[in-house]
Amino acid sequence: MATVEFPNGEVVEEQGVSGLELARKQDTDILAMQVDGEVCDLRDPIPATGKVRMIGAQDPAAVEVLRHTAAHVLAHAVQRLFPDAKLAIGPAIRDGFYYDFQFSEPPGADDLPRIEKEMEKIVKEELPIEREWMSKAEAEEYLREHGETYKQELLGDMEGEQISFYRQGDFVDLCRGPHIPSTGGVRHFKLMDMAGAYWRGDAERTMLTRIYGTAFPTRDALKEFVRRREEARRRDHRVLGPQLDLFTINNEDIGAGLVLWHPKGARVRQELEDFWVQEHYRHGYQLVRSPHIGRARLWERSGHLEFYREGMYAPLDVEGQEFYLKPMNCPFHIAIYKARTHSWRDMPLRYAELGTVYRYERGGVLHALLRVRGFTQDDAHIICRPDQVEEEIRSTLRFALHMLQTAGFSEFAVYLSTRPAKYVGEPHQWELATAALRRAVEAEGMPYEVKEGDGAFYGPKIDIDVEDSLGRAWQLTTIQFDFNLPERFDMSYTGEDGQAQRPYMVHRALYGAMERFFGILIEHYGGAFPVWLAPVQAVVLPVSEDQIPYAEEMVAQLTAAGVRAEAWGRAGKTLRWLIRQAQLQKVPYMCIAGPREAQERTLALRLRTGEDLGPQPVDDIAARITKVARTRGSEL
RNA sequence: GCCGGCGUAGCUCAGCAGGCAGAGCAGCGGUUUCGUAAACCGCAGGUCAGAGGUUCAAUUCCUCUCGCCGGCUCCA
Repeated sequence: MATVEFPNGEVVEEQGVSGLELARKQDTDILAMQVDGEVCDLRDPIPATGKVRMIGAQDPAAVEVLRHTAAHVLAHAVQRLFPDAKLAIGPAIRDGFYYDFQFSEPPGADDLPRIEKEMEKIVKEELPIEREWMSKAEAEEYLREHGETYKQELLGDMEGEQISFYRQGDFVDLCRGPHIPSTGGVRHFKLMDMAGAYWRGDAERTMLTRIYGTAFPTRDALKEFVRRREEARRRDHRVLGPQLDLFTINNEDIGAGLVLWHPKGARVRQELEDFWVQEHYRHGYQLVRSPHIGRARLWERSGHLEFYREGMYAPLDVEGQEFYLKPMNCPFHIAIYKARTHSWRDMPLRYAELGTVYRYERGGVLHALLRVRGFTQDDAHIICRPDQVEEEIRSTLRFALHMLQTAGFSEFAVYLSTRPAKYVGEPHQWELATAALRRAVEAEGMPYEVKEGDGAFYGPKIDIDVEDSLGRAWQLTTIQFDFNLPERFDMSYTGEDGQAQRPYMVHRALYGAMERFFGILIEHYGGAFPVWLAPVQAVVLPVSEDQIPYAEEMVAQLTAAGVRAEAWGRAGKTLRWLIRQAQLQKVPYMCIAGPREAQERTLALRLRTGEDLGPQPVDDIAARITKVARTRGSEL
């Protein structure tokens, strides 16, 4: 007898009967079951022995099965409406599911509601979903008859003789399962988008039409999902950027993927960069600067023209010589290194630069600030002796966390990427370097994950992802070994023994790219920057026109104390209006100047949280703001 | 680059089976002098992304270009 556990905690001993029959005796919504850890159909029989766990709608394991079934319902609906649509694949994904189709005439986005309606019908029909087995030959025959060329290709890659199909009504799909027992279980779903996707992700192959949707076990979960999407939309840096007058990017005259930083955005960036510069000096870095273009021979020597050409812009002709816009800063930093000889005593050298680079990105991949063509890397190259590299990596990891934490992130994921199939350098070098990276991460006590074969061709690397306030992960920090450039540029230093030695080189970027980091910060904070980054820290709002001179006087005092303050008084604008504007601009401090305050030489302090702290002397307000800014805290 | 969608005033969006281009907010002028998220009245604001085509007539239909969005691919 197998032990069967129900979601409500009840445990029974059963065998032979199907899970579905057992589930029907219970009131709860049971969608699937887990037999000895493996999720399977409720229609399967309960085995003679083992542990069975009934999966209720509330169970996280149910969601994936449910969404997979939702994908089938989608495909079913599409085949009813577009009989010639060919099926490709339709899996559950993180936020929902999709199904790829090939249409002879692709539907438009207006067709989504139609498809959704048809799906609702299929759900109402409560069609039983049943598994069928065919031999490989039968399956081949069946798919050929139905013109399912993509499924045929999938079948060709399958092992085993018995092939699993699922049937719901007149719809049959090659599928590994598992599924919920009836289409009636897919109650709370929503189609979201339609997009192109290559068959098997290969740009050389057919472009299919992908329909995205999501499904949840409960109405509330679906509502919560929609709410989160709306929240993400509200925080979207593409919306907040223009609203808060931070930047613009959609300017046809300037060009795609090129960012204009408006005064307020530039102010945020300047604060970030000032902090960055200060911390780099404090951590033993030397700042350098390098030009935006370099001669072709530089990029030939570095290997960029060989390995990175498709990411570079066409050369410029300068007096008959070819120059290239820089896609990376490294060759210049190496040139600085090579401008003189170095002793083993000089090491390590840490050259840092906020270096602006230009990379050709295909039009379709550009994405506001997150993916641009011209951007500033917070770049640095550490050149050191082999015996120093582990400590350098350790201190870089600590430094990275310090920089990310100060910017407001607290959740991190660390990844160690090892040697890829295509690589330069010697395998034993790779092993030494990878081991050094591993020891460094472990010595810092950071949990990490290994990504086998995910390193750059020139060396292994460590990446750090942060999680933002909406739970999304962003890769920011990267620390990369480079076996390639020291060789190519014949970098050396004189060792203790008087012999020329090859230094180790590590590239690292902490924030990644300032543009991208800024975009992430805007979304992380929903535009409400902490005080040290806020482009305007305080506004003084006169209750009526009479207090405008007083407001201006107070702003002068705040400014003198080092606060970024503005007086917003204007004829005809009420306090309510001014406060609304300040709230919309997410200004952290609003200082109200009315007749009472002018009389008492105070300002009534309101925080952007809505909290009213009442009248206070301007010196106290200035002290409060400068203190919060200095400590770079998140409080107000 | 590829598939699909989109581009109307500074912003958000109406309009268009082809017939003089509209609203709200912002701006400007005036009235109001106001106490914690939108006072009132008026004025101005447009090569309907750009170029070409079809038509008596194009913002509307067609083609191309540019830009944006959702994906695929790649990555910071």
